[in-house]
Amino acid sequence: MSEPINNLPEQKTSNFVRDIIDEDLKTNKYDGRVNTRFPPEPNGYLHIGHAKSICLNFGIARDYNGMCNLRFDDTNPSKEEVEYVESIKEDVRWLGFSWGNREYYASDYFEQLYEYAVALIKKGLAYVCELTPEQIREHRGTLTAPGKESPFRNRSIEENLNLFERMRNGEFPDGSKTLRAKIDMSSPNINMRDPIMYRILRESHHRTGDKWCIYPMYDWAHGQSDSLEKITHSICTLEFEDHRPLYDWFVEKLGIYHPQQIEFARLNLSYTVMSKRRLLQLVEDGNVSGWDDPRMPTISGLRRRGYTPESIRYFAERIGVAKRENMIDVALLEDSLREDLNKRSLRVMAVLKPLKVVIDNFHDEKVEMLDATNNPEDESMGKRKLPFSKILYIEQDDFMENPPKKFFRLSPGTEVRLRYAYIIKCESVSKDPKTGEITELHCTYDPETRSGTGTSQKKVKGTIHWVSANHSVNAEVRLYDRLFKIENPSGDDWKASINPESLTIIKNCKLEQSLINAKKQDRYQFERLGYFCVDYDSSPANIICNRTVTLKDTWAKIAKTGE
RNA sequence: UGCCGGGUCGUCUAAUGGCAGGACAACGCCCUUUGGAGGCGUCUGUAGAGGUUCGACUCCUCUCCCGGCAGCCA
Repeated sequence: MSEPINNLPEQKTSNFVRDIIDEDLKTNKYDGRVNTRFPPEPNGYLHIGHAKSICLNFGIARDYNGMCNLRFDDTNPSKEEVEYVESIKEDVRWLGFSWGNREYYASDYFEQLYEYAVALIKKGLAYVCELTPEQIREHRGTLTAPGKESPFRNRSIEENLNLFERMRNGEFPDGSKTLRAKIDMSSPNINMRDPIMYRILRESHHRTGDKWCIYPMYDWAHGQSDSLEKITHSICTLEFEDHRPLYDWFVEKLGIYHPQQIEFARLNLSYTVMSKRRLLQLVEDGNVSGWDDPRMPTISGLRRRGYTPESIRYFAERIGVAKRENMIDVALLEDSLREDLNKRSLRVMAVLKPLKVVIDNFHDEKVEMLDATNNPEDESMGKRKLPFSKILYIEQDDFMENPPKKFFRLSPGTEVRLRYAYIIKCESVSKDPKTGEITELHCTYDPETRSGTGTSQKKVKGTIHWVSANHSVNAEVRLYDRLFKIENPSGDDWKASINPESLTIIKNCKLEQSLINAKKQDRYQFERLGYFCVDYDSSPANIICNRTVTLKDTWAKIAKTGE
């Protein structure tokens, strides 16, 4: 079916939506055409849940040799902005999809929608209602009780036509009148109880400016837009299931082309929130630095964090598409990323929390250049030279004065291999006499054990990373953790479970000197630590790296269970 | 309590009347100059009760559980 994504394992992409399309193709329902659409409302940034929908819609178009339209559902000028339109286009493009010249706006159809409304009025199927919002709510009835008909329901067609035209002409104040479909106030489906088609709203629209003072509601705009674009399969999320009878009613009464609405379950990801309302609140309340904060599940946040478009597409294939409610383990997203990055990222060495090591038996001035492999998964990525000298930095975590049994790293009197270099032995520990803090380690190296020479049979359990003190560059590293402490933050106090440790900033990290030329967004694997990328805030004078995701850490597990 | 939809390993998702499979997670082992990567293995599931059938995750009936719907939001 679908093409493999880069070097990532091929996924079976069958799902119930594709089954429906297969069947429609077999019966020639749409003359063999497949035309989907991705219809975001430009009132916020796209998130990983939208990515699922984008991959579904654009993926189907690709696999069925069809088309996928990008359509902005911009029917509510009070919440929508150009900034969002631009960010949405950037995100879809970045994910690897293109919509060619099929960029549409519901607002492009305002005139046609108006004509359709007039047609419905002429058929006696829509009327101008003057009930206040409160009265409309009262007349709607409840989930268990039927509604009451509006006293304006049986106006003449002429009067409705006249009033509707005057609504458009701006003769009535905001909210004073609505155009409603005349369906059934006692329908068990509340969406069918004379739904509002137009409201009066004097608000400048990002595309139509002040041309209109009446704006169509979602239900009235969406299906007709699909119809005008000759969409075959209009794929949306489950909460619109109850709207399908209305969707069908409009196109049938209008006698226009009838696309098929299909609903699937939206993505829920553990340890985060996904609603635009809540994401907006995090941004506005300053819990994060912005929509593209690397802790946000937004596309722009994931991008800044260092995620690849391929990994997100791969993730979207792996989670599948179905109708049951779901809660995807964020570990699957992280696994999808590692799977991609492992195969293609350059390995480098970086020490986050430096501990000074002096190699006592190494020549004071000597600098030895060692061979290091750029990516053991891909020989074609070649090798680089690494400077080794008397004074090094290793990770504080890689030394323990009183190590537990399964600690394979350095401790007094034990040996460990320095990656791509020599086996060293810890001879003594220097401490600050006042604080007791370890200030430096004195070690000796075994010249017979240089990496790759095979001149020594010596084996050690552990290999640790390091950088040469005089050949390192300083950097700030930002470590990110999940934004929430609980799997499913919900309810009014959802913010109570924000993880206060979701961001840890470490200064004075030591990177190997090859990183001096790193550009923004460049991705690396810091050996043994994880995948990192250069942040937007970074500059040559002040390098800043984001930890995208850690490597799987067996030791962390052992250490944890040992506690 | 009205209408709509949904219940398959811990989490996702296949099987559409014919061997309940895969992935992630977890656990164990092997391998390893990244405690990475890789390899092998283990664990765990059809909500319940009836029925139809040679045969039911699948079809029928009833029950239970979960989600959505009462914006001039989408």
